[in-house]
Amino acid sequence: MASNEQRTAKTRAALIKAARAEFAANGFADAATNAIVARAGATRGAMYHHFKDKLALFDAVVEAEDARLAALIDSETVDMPDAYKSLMHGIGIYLDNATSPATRRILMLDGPSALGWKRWREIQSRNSLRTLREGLEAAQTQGTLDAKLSVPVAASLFAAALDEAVHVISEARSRKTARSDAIKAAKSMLDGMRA
Amino acid sequence: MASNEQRTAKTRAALIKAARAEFAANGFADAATNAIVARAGATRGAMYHHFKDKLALFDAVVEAEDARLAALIDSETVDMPDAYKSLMHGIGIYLDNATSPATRRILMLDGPSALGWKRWREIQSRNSLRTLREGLEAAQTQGTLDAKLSVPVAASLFAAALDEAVHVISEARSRKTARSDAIKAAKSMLDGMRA
DNA sequence: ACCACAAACAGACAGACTGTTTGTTTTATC
DNA sequence: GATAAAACAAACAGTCTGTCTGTTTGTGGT
Repeated sequence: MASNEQRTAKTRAALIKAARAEFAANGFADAATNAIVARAGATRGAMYHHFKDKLALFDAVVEAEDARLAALIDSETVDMPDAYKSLMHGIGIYLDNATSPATRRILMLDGPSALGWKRWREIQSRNSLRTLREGLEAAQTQGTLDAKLSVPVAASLFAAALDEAVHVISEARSRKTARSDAIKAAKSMLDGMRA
Repeated sequence: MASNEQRTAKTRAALIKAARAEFAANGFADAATNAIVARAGATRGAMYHHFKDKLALFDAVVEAEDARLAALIDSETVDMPDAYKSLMHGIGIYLDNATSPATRRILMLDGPSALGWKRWREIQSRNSLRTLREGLEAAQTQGTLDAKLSVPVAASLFAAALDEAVHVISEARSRKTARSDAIKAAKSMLDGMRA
């Protein structure tokens, strides 16, 4: 009936979706593979056929999650000629969309710890961090970013600050003022890197 | 022979030291309590007598580690009247002393994931993050930091950038240029927050 | 259409590890 | 010196991961 390709695609997608929910609810360490496959309507046998181990499944979830964020930022900033304005807009998009408990837990808390910083950064480099790096590169080309700065390093440091902003906003009593404070601080930091 | 107080102090210290080594080598999740007590010359019975569970032991290790860093920074910046210079000096101390694999793994990778961001931040707030916050407060009092910025928020964001710098430096091919690039970026960010 | 093969899936099993419980030794208190 | 409490030891039960064996479903050649 269904081709192998279709079966695989369907099962993998179901597993990733279910895993995302379980990892978000219980964290990587405490998410049981049994719970994941139950939610996905699959079995552990199927899961271990498609993924080397629990970590490989988590890796796929992280990749999907960060790709989602990157696509969103790309689509929102695609036709903004001014690099600096585009950056500020992208920052807002990021702060508003990474503040979900699932994204926060998976991408920012368990990601680096479970995958290791190197692998985690590799994934980010191709997705959400890429959008920021490209923005800074454009700004440097347009002459609005200090030419002496290393864009990859500056992008990493600034991205980390944004991730922290997500945490601060999420846990604040007043998200509104926290968001405003965080944007103010981020803007100052960005201004400091201007040419 | 030994008083209970002494016995407790000795056992706890041995467990924390051994746990630090195991957590650093294998990460929180993969560090076996058996390995920890073996290294400490103790038994699991003793460990579970002194600590509620593995996480409580990890909590104690994180606390000790961050307190160590904070004390170091405090001692190095205690008699610097100029807030800005003191900040820059503290940053250097931090970057040079947090770059050890053990500190990196325990404090920056597993800390937030295992303890939860809230608890992790609470510990930092009393130690390494406190030194940074106090520095920024002093700068704001001296009028060299933008009065409109929220110091707690700015300190959090900037601290996260510094932690990222530690990772970047640690994994870079050339630590020397990476350190220079990271300091340049951090300095720019700090400058952006000046009054 | 049939057959051999491989991919996808299911379930049982072994090993490891955590937290609890029960028991023993060492120190404190009266 | 007896009793209580703290410190430590070791056995035990429960859970969970990864593997192994077996079954079903699709694929390619004839």
